[in-house]
Amino acid sequence: MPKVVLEYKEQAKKRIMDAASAEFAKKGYRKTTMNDIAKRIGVSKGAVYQYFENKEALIGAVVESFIESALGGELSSPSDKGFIEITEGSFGRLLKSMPSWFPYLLCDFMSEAHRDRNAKQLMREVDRKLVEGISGCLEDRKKAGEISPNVDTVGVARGLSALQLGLLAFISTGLPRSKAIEAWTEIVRSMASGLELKK
Amino acid sequence: MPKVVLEYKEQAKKRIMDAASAEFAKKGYRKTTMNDIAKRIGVSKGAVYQYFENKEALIGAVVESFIESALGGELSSPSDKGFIEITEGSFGRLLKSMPSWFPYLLCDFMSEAHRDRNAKQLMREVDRKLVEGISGCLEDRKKAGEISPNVDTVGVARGLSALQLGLLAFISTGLPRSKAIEAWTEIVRSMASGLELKK
Amino acid sequence: MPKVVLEYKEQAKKRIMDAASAEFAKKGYRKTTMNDIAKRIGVSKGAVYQYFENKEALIGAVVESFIESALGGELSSPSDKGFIEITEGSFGRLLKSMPSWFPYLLCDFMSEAHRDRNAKQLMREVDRKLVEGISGCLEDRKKAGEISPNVDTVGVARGLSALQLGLLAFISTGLPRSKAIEAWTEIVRSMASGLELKK
Amino acid sequence: MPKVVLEYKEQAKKRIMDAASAEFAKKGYRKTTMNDIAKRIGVSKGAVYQYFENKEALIGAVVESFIESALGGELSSPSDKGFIEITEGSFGRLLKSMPSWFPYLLCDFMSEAHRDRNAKQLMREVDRKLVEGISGCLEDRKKAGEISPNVDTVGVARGLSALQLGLLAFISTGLPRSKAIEAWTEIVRSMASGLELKK
DNA sequence: TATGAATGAGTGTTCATTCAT
DNA sequence: AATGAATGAACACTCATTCAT
Repeated sequence: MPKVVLEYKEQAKKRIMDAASAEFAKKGYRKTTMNDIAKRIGVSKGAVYQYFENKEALIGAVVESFIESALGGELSSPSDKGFIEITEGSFGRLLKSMPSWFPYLLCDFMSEAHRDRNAKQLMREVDRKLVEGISGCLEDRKKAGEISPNVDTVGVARGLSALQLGLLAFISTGLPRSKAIEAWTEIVRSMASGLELKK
Repeated sequence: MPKVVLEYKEQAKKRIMDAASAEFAKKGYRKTTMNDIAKRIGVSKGAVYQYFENKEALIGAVVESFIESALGGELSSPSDKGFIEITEGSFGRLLKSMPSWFPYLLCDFMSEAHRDRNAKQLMREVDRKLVEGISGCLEDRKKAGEISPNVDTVGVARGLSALQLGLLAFISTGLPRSKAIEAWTEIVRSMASGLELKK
Repeated sequence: MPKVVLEYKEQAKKRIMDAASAEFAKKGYRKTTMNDIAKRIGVSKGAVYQYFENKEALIGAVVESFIESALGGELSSPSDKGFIEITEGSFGRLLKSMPSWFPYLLCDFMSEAHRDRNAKQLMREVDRKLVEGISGCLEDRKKAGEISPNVDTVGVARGLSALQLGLLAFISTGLPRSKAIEAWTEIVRSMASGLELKK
Repeated sequence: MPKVVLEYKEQAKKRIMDAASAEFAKKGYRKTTMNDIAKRIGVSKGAVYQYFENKEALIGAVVESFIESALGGELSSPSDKGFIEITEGSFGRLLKSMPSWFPYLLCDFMSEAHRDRNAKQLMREVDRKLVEGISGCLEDRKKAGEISPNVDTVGVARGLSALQLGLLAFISTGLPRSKAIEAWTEIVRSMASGLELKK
């Protein structure tokens, strides 16, 4: 297939995914019809089906693309900064960079995905990437002598991922973002200072 | 209304909720019909509607009841033990005491509940109870001089709740329970020992 | 279930089948919607689905009922009359007793039924009944010494069934009924007189 | 238009019809898409539409071509043989020469064609040709003094055509070919010997 | 001629909910 | 209280056909 056509197809997919995101954000996954999505970009239902097998494939693509660009971001990038500098502000920035509807969509997706092989696969992939990125970052701190060699960086990394996810879920059920950020900050600070236990 | 009738009503509700749990566990919320639930206890659809306004109220009741009995449990009870003793094993025991389908159901509920006042209310309530219980527990530790007075126990409590929730979500998308427990352990240990930062 | 309810259900099924027959006759199977059928008797689509699993089950029931009452008829009944008396007029009477749209519906059904187990089963059952009835009748003629003992009555019976079916098919594609009757008459007469071969 | 182009068109049509036959055989008419057919010969849907007005025209052409080559065959050819020699083996040979999916396709076509002028026309044409061929053949027998002058050869011819069609229909709903051949044989033998009625 | 992206009408089916009995 | 027949809105998905290139 000529390159120009491939590019066209990619653009078409993107346009559809953008429209889908907007509609999902407005009405939620379940109440959004394929027709809604098509109409938003002024095409017919059939056109959407040329690019996405079905509705579930569409939400999958949307979620995947956002996860890649958003969740992966900051914590996974190598850096010279210390643990607390890296983690403390990152969740707040994550929330800023993330569309407000994303946590909602994530819930929808996970609910839809329960018994779907591909969707589980995607979530496993997400887990893998996040854990890999974050633990890599922590390993760097370890090498820098900043973190004890005994720390299981994979466990910590997965814990931080889960914490982010859990806070996103609470936000989507109404927890103010500020409180979520407080919780995140408190956990990472506690981790850094060991809850300041009296010895 | 005489007390005996009230008790009958409560029992009837419980029977329905048990049936609903079982069916939700088997097929998920969306694919479970009200008829499935009614048939499981040998009554008619109409009978179910005598006790629950609608299907969403039913999943709400089921979720609420499980959250009360399960999530609230251990971390909220007053105890003389130290932070690490209290927290370390609690998530593992939570997983054991929780039916394996609960995380799935929670996803379904949260997805369904996005834009539902009552459901959000329920989740806020859950948040409140968990945070209250856990932070109360932490405050006790603070009073016992085990935790620094500077620690924001509410923030930590909410963080731990969110961490549990996030790990449950990962489990429901395929993360082995053992890995989730590892992550939990690593986080609470890190909090206790402050990641052993070199000073 | 009480008898009265069973009777009600039977009546409901019959009403639906009658409506379906009428709509199928008017527009053909494919172009008739379940809604058309429901509206004809002033009920909702859903009501129809209470009595018939799906559209195909509905045409199956209609076809079966007509085959039982129509095709089975005359040739299968024991009689004292001779071969030619029995057969000659029977096809004409069959055509008279059969709604004019039946051959059309039969085509629709057979087309729909190609790869459907139940439908094939039904057609096999029809074949069995017709062949049994007609050959039984021929066996009586044999016993009466009217037909040679060498004749394979089952083969003849199946041939006559197939001939009826084939003529019905021709009629449904426009062959005048009179010509179909002529063909039938000519075949059975020829069979009776052995085409009057010169010896 | 130069002759060579005409030939090209004919060849293209044939290639498409072959592809269509194969796909119809595999999935039936209704479930075969124009795309399936186009892809099978590596062209686009649009190309198919250059040669056939629409899908129905395509099945029409396929059916017509098969009927011409298959059904018409043997019984229509002049021959010196006697009635029984001509007819007895002909159905068996017809079955052998005919692809096993043809009866299915015929059902599909007739169902599709109910209310279609052109299709009915085609079936009338088929009827005409068959009857003409077979009755011509019988007339030859008559002239040879082998068949009584009283026999209505047109009626007999149409009966034999219908018998073939009916047996094909039974075969397509599961009747073993051997039983169909038995029935055919028994009918033509009975016609030849007049069922050996006692006088 | 050929392509294949786009169209959009068309429909079987499901199921939460209601309500007469 | 219980029944279960009836409702009817809701929707994903298909595919024959067209037409700009």
